[in-house]
Amino acid sequence: MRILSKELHSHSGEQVLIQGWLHKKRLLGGLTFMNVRDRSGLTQVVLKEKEEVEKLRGLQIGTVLEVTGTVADEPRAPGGVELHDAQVTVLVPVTEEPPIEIDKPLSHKPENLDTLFDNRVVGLRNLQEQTIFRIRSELTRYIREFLYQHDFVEINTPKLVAGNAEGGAEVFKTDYFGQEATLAQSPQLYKQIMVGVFERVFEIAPAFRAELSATTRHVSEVTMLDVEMGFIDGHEDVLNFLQDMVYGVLTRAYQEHGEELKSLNAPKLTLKPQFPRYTMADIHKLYQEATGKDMSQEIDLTPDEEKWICEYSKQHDGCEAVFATGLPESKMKFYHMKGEEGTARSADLLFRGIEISTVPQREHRHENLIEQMKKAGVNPDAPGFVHYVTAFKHGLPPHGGFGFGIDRLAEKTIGLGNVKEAILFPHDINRLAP
RNA sequence: GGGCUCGUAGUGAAGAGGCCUAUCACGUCUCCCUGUCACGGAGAAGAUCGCCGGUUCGAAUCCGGUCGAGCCCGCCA
Repeated sequence: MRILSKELHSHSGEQVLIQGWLHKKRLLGGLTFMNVRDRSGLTQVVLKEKEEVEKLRGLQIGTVLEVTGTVADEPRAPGGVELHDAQVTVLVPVTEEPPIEIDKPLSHKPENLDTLFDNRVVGLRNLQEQTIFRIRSELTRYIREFLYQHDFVEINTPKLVAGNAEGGAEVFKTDYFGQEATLAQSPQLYKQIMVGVFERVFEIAPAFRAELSATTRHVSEVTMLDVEMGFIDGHEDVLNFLQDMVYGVLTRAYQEHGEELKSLNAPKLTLKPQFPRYTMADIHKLYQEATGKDMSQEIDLTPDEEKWICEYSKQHDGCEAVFATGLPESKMKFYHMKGEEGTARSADLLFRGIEISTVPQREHRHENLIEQMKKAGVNPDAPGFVHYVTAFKHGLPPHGGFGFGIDRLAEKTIGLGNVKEAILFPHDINRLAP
């Protein structure tokens, strides 16, 4: 029976079988060390027989192996345990040299990312790259667990949708048996519909954006967490809920994976359970006082302001996550709830210099919704909207929710410089493969 | 889409008119090495310096074009 590298220490003195990939060879003459990688980590194997070492001659890293041997406690071995008297069986020989190194950290300098992604298939086997995606996996697990604990139902909604101008982001158009379809840029309409069924729903799924953006924070295919909850007691309810979720997820990640985060040079977490809240107007004003630049005419925060307010909040409030509230009505979508004095009941959550979530309250009243749709130039009877409107006709409670960028959360939690580094196979305006 | 910057062995870097017959490190190959863990030592192979054209006695190096990439801005449910 196969034993994993992490289980080795509890089989001291026993004859065991391990399987994995050749990760590293060190030939010292009469003694050869070999690292075998499996899903739980590395095992050090000691080869003394010449013929065992010869089996590996000419075989490259990535060769799939089966090794039997005796588990030996050895203080000089990494992890204090290693395999002795090893017998090697090559399951899949690899003679091709790896195009990129897998036993040393890979360059993440911006100008080298292209090579990193060109060689992604093999490069992901690198332990540092693995760590990025293990942490990302944990972040989504924490999010799911938090949401399940709060009575949410996980849903899946269509990604091929009826082609309609919804306004906002550019969409990918495609042929759907003769009619035009678009790739969903958000499950917005579906998740609101589902509030009428389950009250509380969420989805973790790709969203497609056809923007011609070439920045460190945009890709064409993003992984979004979408949350929607009914019977809210005002916009505050949603803000607090998101705040509790993010606080819980981040503190847990740093508790349970502090060592890995440190090994990736992630910054220390500076967070308070209550995230500071600044209005857009406040931020423009503070930014102007600090930098002399007047951004008060911008309808949104500039990227530099987003960075600035996070740093300000970190220094001033001891919290790297901050809400920007009071988004202007001009940025409002037809499904948002109007706020006070030309604002929308919506806020952005910023973390370490970037927007990771937008948190609006929805307009749930049928009449008002129709009015706002018409005002926005959206036809409520169009195929892409008629079913959405039906849900309101048949009763939706006050509700709100948020769209939340999983890629950006992973990027910033780990302290990476480009969202693409936190995506297994990033697709952007220049890249569709791998 | 606009501006700026960059393309040198498989990977990461140095070279900024002649010292380049292009340097270094990692990786690869051969040999030596019994406690390595970025093992060490000796040697070898591997690059028409992204591509096309120009300037010059002479171009990896300067100029123009082209292709590719990066960063910023714009755009961004």
